[in-house]
Amino acid sequence: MTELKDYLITEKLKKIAELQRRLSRRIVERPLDLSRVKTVGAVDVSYREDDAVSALVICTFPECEPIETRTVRVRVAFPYIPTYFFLRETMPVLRVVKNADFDVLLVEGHGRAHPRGYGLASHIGLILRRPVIGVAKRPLRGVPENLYERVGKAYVSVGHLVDLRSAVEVVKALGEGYPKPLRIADKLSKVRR
DNA sequence: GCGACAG
DNA sequence: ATCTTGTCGC
Repeated sequence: MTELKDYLITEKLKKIAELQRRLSRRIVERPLDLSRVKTVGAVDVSYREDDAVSALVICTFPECEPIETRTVRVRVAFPYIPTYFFLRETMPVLRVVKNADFDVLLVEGHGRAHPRGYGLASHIGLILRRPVIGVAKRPLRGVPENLYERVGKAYVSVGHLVDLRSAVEVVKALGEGYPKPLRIADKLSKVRR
């Protein structure tokens, strides 16, 4: 019985993997004019059982002074499966960034630095049609090294509407260790948990 | 059976 | 990510 279930899940994931490969071709990589970036948003999500608490922090750029924060609690429907992370966090992220204003968004997770070139950060960028940068604490196994760059303790990759060079410039401007806006969002999401 | 990978 | 005591290191 559980074998049938596992089989169906495997088949479904194959379809989703194909979707990721198809959508990855729509990702746009281009330089971002940093002189026109005035604000940067950062999202992170924490959990309490099946409730996700997503936090958004919007800071000035490059000073990184917080000018707005929000949190929202969302029921999550998917488990965490490596390389299918976007299934779990897309909804929480979209809910908290809805109607928010920022010039570029930092998402906790990979963008193109993914086996199929399409992680959470790319998915969010494609949906929002705004510049998004993927930032993760560790690289995913088997991903070509040219798809990401380490900046301090962060692994940066293209989400959408930005190229790797610009993405790296943005993250470098946000502090030494891990990008400050993401650290704030992480803390906030956990406090609201 | 082995190996193990965003959060 | 989250669960969790003490413990190693900057």
